[in-house]
Amino acid sequence: MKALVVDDDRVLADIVSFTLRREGFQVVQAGDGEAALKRLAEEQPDIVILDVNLPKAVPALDGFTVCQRIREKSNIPVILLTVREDEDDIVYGFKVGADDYVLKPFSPRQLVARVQAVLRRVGASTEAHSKQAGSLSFDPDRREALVEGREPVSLTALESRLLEYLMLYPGHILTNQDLIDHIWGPGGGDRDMLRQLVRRLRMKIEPDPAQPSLIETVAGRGYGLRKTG
Amino acid sequence: MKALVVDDDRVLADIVSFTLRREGFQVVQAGDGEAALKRLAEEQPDIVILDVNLPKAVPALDGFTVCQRIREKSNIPVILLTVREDEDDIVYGFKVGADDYVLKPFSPRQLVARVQAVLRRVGASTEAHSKQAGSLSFDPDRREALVEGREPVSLTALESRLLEYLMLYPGHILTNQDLIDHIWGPGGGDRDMLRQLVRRLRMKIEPDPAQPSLIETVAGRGYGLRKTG
DNA sequence: TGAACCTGTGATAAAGCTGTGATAATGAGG
DNA sequence: CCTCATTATCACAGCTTTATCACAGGTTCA
Repeated sequence: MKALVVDDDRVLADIVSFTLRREGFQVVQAGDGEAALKRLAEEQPDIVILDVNLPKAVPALDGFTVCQRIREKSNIPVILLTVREDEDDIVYGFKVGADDYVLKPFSPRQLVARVQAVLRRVGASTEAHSKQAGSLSFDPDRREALVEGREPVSLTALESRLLEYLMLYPGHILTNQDLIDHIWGPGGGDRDMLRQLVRRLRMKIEPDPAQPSLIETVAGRGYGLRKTG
Repeated sequence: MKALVVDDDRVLADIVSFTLRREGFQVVQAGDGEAALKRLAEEQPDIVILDVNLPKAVPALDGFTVCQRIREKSNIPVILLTVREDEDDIVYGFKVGADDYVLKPFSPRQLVARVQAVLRRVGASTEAHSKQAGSLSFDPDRREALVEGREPVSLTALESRLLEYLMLYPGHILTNQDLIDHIWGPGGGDRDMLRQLVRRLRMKIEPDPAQPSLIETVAGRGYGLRKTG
């Protein structure tokens, strides 16, 4: 299991690295955004721990931007480190695709817990996708959905999150609120947005969007993926 | 078996939810205390997993207070999640009526063990979603009722609550007031509404709605599910 | 017998939910 | 700067769900 630690603060980076190594991780470091992207390509880590507060030496490459770049080209989970307790930061972090955040100061134990939690979650989700719900499969790297016997369709970030989450529980109905919370984060979405998102996803993956066969609706409750796709 | 997970940390809530779902639970989430109380009334879960460290957005509604409110109005078991190892917290947790606590960080296995221990202690059977009574079965996920030898019928939210409650005590008569309180909450329904609801449910599930064989009426008292369906 | 009460039934109106289309805001890339 | 893709917001039709009113038939009991 390989981790990439991105932080300009050498001391903090060393603490994080030490903590992770003790847990059996192989660790690579980077001191700024540019180096991070370079080592990301070279090392292919399994997870990135990223300080949002990077030096301004390289303009326009703060933590959020780096996170965004990472997410554009891969699906490697990212955990953000932030001193600010400003909720905007966290929301923005999720917006650029972060998987979790840890507020500084943090205890080593806390960090390890988050890292393992995220890895477990990602592991779970890829497992689900490999299981292939019915005639559906999804490639999170390319963000492409594949319906049996048709061309692959590329999905947007939100569509991917929705599909991925639905595929975690094929045959089960997920509550509207549950989906909203998971896709947009707490307090970040409403039912209207969810409806539109489901609609767009259906347009892309349903053979006949007018009569959905993959994503089923339970009025007043939520949506789910049909098992007999 | 339905669980309510209350946590403002989306990631943690998702982990807990995933873990429980994998064990066959139906899971609902809430992001703060207010939502928790609302969904508690709506969803009637069998157990609550509650993070004591809730956001201060709603003042005076931290985890302990929420726990207290829950215990005031119902007997649903509550498990507290706490980061603090402070023994006072635990003591205080028990004081407001918690049934057990789990210290963060925890492993999924650990959580499941606690949940099942508490449920066993309370005397609930940890059975799968679909409930059965005689020739009747009900899928709360889809809100579909299945009468032996016929097509599944989809029920509305209220109809589901009624049927679910009746199925909890097959062969017993439940008081009108009891049913009303349980379905609409205290002070929320009247006998007329109940009559209509029973009527609509009968229309859907009774082979011959004019001569009910499943739901029996005891004049002046209430309704019940016949055991010899 | 007749009043009070209860139940089943029907009809109707208000409220809510979903799918749909159109349109603005937002952000990325040339 | 402009253009395109993505996302958010608004409005609306059709349907379902729910609450409310009205009424007939049955039972109980004084």
